[in-house]
Amino acid sequence: MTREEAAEILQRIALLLELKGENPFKIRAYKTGAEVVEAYAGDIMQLAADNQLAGIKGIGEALRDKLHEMATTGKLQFFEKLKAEFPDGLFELFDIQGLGPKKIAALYSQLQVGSVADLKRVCVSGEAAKLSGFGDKTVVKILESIAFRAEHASEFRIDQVYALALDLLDTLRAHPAVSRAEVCGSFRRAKETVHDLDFLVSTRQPEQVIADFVALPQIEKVIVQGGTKASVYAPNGVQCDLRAVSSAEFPFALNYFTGSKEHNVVMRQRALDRGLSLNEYGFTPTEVGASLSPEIQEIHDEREIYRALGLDYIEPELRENSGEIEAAAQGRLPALIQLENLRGVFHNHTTASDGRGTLREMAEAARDLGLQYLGIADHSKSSFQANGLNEQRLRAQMAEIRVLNAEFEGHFRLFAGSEVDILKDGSLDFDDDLLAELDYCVASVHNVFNLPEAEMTKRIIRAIENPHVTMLGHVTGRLLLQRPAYAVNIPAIIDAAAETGTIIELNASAWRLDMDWRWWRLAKEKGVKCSINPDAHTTQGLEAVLFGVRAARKGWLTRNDVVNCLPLGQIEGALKKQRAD
DNA sequence: GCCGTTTTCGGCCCGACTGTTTTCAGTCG
Repeated sequence: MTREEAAEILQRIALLLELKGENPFKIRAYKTGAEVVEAYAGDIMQLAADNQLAGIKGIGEALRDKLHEMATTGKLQFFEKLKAEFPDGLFELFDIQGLGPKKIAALYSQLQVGSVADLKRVCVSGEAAKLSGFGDKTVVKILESIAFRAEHASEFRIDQVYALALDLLDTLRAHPAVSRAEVCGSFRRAKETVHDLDFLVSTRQPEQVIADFVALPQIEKVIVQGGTKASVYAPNGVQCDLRAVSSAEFPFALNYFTGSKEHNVVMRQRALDRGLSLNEYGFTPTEVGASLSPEIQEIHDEREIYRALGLDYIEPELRENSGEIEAAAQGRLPALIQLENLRGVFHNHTTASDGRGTLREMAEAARDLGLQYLGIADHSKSSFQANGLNEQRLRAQMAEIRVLNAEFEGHFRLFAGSEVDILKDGSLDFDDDLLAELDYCVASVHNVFNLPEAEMTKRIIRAIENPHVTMLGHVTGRLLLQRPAYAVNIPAIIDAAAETGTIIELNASAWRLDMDWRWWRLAKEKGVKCSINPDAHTTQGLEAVLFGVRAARKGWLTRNDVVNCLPLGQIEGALKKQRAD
């Protein structure tokens, strides 16, 4: 059993115990245990199998035994018994906004609701509204949440498919009969969520490649399998399509299946204007008897397709028909930022608040990634749920950071910051004197999400106008596929940030990717700088910058637009200048 | 269920908001 599976079981136990109304602290102990298992630096499952778990904080005697059982038998009797008391579908009810353990338990015990489908039924029939603690508004909220969920059914966040995509791609590339392989579709275009994964290979033996693909251990179920195409499900429900084409067709198929549809339409029109018809197999002349120019006959990669149409190469991320074709025709496409351009990252948490790495561990992980600096920004005191720091603890952390920086002797630098809560009225959780002592400060909204748009906008702008606020955190508070953005006027926020020189964060967590890529071109035009922030709560969490860079590229950003591309020697001055302006 | 200890039991993260209530329970962050 993998650590992820073990952690998931502990999480599920916590949910089931909540349903049973168990002691909340016992429940928390299971949740903590799950988090520890997930984040532990070391082979925790091997340690569990060897009975070597003693001394790990958060794992006591009971969890030690349970982990041992899971590691050695691949099962947990305690969980199996507990699970048997409830229908499987109950778990999905926890995803519905406004439903917690108490309401779910009431729905189950009184109306036998055991799935989202049941839930919808009793909401529509009026039975749910009659339950004690429920009312019309509750039901409306539940139905809205069910609708939101249905709207995004079979969509996946990028972190849910990333490893799978690379794994299958590597496998395909390693196949002896495959000469080229790519992931196309929205994955290649770096959309914030994807519906499925589209793989494309070039080969002379399509049937063999497809037969080998559907037989891979990663594949759960074959949906369709033909001579040049197969559709399958991977274990987590991700649909994967594979298409096999010839080497000559490959660039055209790659272009076609990368999309977007809108981009393809304009490309085909542009081809027609040049007397060519473009499809996923190649160019064909539109006039009978006409022949293809030698240049077009020798197309080996996507770049040459664009060249043939009088265009600079358009990176996949930009292919949304939002001005990229015009820019490519005029030679004014931006040189998009690359992961290697990042020199440091801001907005990261440690064990001081709700993170799981210590200052030192986070710093070491950042150095291992080749970064020159790491900005710490633990939660502020109002975020109780996240163990936010009060003034005293924040000052203690600043002192600790100074000590570590002395130790690094200039080879690496920690920046002392805070993710300070923007309170309901737009004031901040710390006073200006304390904020002035910090190297930088991220201001974020963490509560009261339901303000009217004008009020929320005013609230955030007030925070932006505080000269101590270096950057604005996750602008809309959205959680992809789970919680929509709160109402806020983003152009007004961008204007305010431009006015005050406040940086806007591109929160790189796969759950957020906030501010959305669709707004960055506007921000850039207005002169607003971006900071790609992993919002890491663990050492591995730093790697989310990868998703952030994808989103930044999709937002047309270059290294010059992103402050954390500045090397250590320059970032400090930039932060100071930002705060002085 | 975990932790720490004044060592075997008491404390464990708090507050705002919502919608249901008619004084508060449940959810969320």
